[in-house]
Amino acid sequence: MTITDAATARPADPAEFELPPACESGAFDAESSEARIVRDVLARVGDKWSLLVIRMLHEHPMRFTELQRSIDGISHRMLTQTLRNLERDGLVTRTSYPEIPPRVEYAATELGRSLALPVLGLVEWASTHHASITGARERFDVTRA
Amino acid sequence: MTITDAATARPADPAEFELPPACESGAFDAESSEARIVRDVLARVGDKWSLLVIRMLHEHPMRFTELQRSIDGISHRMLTQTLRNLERDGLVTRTSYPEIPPRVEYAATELGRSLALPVLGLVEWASTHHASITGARERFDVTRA
DNA sequence: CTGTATCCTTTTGGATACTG
DNA sequence: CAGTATCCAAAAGGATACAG
Repeated sequence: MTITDAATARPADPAEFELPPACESGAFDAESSEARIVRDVLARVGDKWSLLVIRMLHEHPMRFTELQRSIDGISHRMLTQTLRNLERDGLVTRTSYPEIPPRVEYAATELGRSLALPVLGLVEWASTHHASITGARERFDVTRA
Repeated sequence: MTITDAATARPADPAEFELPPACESGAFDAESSEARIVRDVLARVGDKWSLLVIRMLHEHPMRFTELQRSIDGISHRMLTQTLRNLERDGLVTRTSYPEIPPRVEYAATELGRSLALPVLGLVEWASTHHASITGARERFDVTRA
């Protein structure tokens, strides 16, 4: 993804991706724009934290600190940023109750919940095949010294 | 992922992840190690090119240059590196025919093909909902100036 | 509690030259 | 053709201080 520091550099140009400069001798637009779509979505879902947040919010709405506690290694800054991106993409909602101290609830949207489905498929694949991958890695690494 | 430059820094320590320093007051091992597994697999599949390579090889085996031509923006270096990582994880095989000039064929393994399934689910989700995301982004951005 | 801003390190990845 | 190595720019992300 572009969007260097979405939480920080707010007034910058949003929604800006690396459109390949319409290179001539390559694949066609149909294919390459579909590739962009896939990369685009995968970039959102594939970054370090988005999936884990989506997954937590798929169960029930949660507030900021609750999420931070339940996600283990996530930093304050990255949680904010991840939530902002997910909100921007219409995958979660943010509801702020003007109390004191402030309370903010995050929840998955319909879109976010629909994303959770294929994502959970991937999660299941990961659990099922993780050992195979680890094994393959070890074998690969020893044969290379 | 760790593995700074897998194609380059070969003799370094492989298979090394950021094990959280067994922090006391947080989630339990069961949860946090499962989270690592998910992040781990997602890191492989979620980087800039792996998925696209997996997807191409899911259709039929291909050789290096063929892949490079069909993937559009990928650089020589990143294709090598991505293939090396996928090979290491047991997701693709590399078969080199000692001809001159050399010919190398890459193919998805059984494991790689099984990964393609949930991945294609995600790809389908991406195609279906990409417009929603784009729309949400635009709405979000205009309400922020 | 929630969020923003700053600083700084690590990682990612492109360009490019060179090898068998 | 396939692969490796070097160099360098950009991006990701953690720590931390601070504000409402």
